[in-house]
Amino acid sequence: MGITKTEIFSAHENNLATIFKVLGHPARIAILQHILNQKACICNDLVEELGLAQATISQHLKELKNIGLIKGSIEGKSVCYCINSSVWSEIQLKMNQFFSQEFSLNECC
Amino acid sequence: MGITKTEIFSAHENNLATIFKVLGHPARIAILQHILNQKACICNDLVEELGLAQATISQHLKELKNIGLIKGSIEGKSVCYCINSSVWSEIQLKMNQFFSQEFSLNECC
DNA sequence: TTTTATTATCGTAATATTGCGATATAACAA
DNA sequence: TTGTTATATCGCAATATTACGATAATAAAA
Repeated sequence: MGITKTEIFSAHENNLATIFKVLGHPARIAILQHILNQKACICNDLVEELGLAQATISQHLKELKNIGLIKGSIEGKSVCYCINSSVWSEIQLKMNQFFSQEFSLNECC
Repeated sequence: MGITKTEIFSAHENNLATIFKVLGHPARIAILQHILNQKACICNDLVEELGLAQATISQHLKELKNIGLIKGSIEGKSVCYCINSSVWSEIQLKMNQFFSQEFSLNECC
């Protein structure tokens, strides 16, 4: 037990859940918000900005990278992270498609 | 360690992350999808529909109830769960407000 | 009342996540 | 080369999540 039974769900359900899961941590929301505010970002900024250790920030950045929401390029000694706008839009669209589904308003409850 | 440091993030960041976290499991996405398709729902249906034990389904329903996304009313022996449309819309709006934030397109990466 | 059906909760095992110190890696600076 | 700075990765401890059997609670049916 303890392991999520992904095999019993559809690819779409798993995909959507994975995206939501990555967004389901305040540090990762805060990182995205910081990048949005700064227009760009360097990891070390985040260590000062948020109150988390460098190793922890790096780990969160990796998860955001895994779903393609951010991308990073090496800029000399540091790495410049920014939003991947095409993936950003795709994710927004996916979420909206899910939430825009019609449902009967004759709520039984 | 192992505990999320919610105290260092804003209420808005924590709130948004909590919503995403609840949505971040394929079983919960599947449950919502089932309710959407059926227009209404009874827990026991889900046990047959999804391949999870009754206790597990009940637990997932509880988490969806915690953020107000679904509500249930007792219908004789069973419980009728359905989407709470006002919370549903609020959540969709919150997600869109986050994803609609402007960001510079002069991506550095 | 007893039985049956439905859902919730408890307890627990397995696994995942979070956070961080220590260390590795890479690139520039002296 | 040696030192410095920035980031990634490893390893581990603490905590959280997932799943489920067992059982409790509730309401209708017999």
